[in-house]
Amino acid sequence: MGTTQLDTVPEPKYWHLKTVLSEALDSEFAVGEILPNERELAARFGVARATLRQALEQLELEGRLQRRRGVGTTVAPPRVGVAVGDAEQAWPGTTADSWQAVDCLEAAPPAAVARLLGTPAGRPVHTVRRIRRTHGQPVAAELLYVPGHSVPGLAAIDTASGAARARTVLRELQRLALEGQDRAVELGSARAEDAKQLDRLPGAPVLLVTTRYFTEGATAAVAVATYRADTCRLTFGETGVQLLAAG
Amino acid sequence: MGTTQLDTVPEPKYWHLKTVLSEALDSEFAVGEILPNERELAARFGVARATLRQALEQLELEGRLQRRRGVGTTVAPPRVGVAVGDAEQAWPGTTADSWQAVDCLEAAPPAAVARLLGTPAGRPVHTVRRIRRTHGQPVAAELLYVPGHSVPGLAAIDTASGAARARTVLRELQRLALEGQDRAVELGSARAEDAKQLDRLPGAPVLLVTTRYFTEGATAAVAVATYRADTCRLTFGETGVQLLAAG
DNA sequence: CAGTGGTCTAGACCACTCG
DNA sequence: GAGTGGTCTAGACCACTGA
Repeated sequence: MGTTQLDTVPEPKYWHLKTVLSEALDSEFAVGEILPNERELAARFGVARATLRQALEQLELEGRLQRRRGVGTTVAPPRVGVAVGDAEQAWPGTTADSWQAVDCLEAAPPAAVARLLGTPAGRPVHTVRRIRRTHGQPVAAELLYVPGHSVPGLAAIDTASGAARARTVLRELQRLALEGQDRAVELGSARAEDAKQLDRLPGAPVLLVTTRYFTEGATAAVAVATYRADTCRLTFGETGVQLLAAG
Repeated sequence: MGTTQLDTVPEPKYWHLKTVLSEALDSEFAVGEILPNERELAARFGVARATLRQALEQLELEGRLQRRRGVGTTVAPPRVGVAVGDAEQAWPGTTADSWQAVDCLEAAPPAAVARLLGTPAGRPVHTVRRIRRTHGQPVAAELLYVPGHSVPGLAAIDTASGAARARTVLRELQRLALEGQDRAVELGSARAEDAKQLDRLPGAPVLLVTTRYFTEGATAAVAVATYRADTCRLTFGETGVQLLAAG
């Protein structure tokens, strides 16, 4: 009776380490400060470097740390709140927002996207690449898939290229009446290309936001946005989103 | 010109492994099928077990695999779409939904939650625990924090305990006029207690959904829901959510 | 009990950043 | 070139599952 479940749950070392480090971060370190390097931390705690790294990985996943090869491990600032479902339904690129069109190419979308669009697998569609920045840092990379039949007016002005062409596709989209949209959020790992744009290593954890745009009962476009999971908190909702960001 | 960037990006072994395995999963394995064990897979690919595990971890993160200690590694079914922002604004527990009240205790919320509630740090609040299941599987565990002043009528019926008390708190909440709500989604790792309820190991990646409920301009309650990131895709939006789930 | 995934070690070398 | 984090190895033992 006196013994309260002692040792029935032997806590893994890396878990305990993570707790200790987390508390140290709260009390002894300032945002942006550089931690001792991994070899020294491991020695200080009397564990192998791999074990120490397991703890650091968790803390990075939780947005507490930021690690950069060749530089070091720093204390991360609180996550940035980025509005995803802000305000009314609208086509992408409608207002002066934090997105920036990069370019536009003609390519076959992933099978999952083709399924959402209702286009045959392998059929190329307009693919607009955009990047989103807040406070100068890149937070998201997006691929917007637009089947040719959604923007019939585009054929005549097909000559533009790069960012100009991307903006043209966005402008053509806005001629359509948007009847609704849909979102899904899931965990993923960054493709090599997205990772580069987001200044992360391939495989870094990301939040995938899939948005469907509806017109006349059909899916006119699908966007897949890749948000840095370590630095972002996605905010939804109509009221006072900015309050949560202060957390 | 003939050489197309050969070896300028030496791909890590685990990354290549992940690709190979991913393609094998698509073509050679059925959902639920058990893969060869880690030691054999590592030998088959000629890598150390740790390297093989790094690839498996990524695939699990992406929801492609499911690993269970003492059992084996199985091919995961596609992620389940779970509605988070469904339909109109409503208090939790209003309709017959997929949530199940577990119990209710009086405890001091985490500092971040106290900040959102506007209550002094350390002040205990009603804390309702709920669990959400779909297809029999637990997908989320939630803690709903309700300050005493949000449910003044509760004092008189303070005698109930456990699930009954939880339901009482939910019922009292519904007497208030809900003026709005707010959501944020971010990546986290499962606390030990949540992990147990979700049938995962501590530290497993989860999607944290923070919801604020507003009445009369103030925050009447805050919910923090912990969704299994490996098995769940969170869906938002007003129309045809179920179509995305078919993806 | 045998077999699985989970944890941990003590090394080694590589890729990157920056002075 | 020195120092950092990233990758990789070849072992060992532990915790858990199920027959």
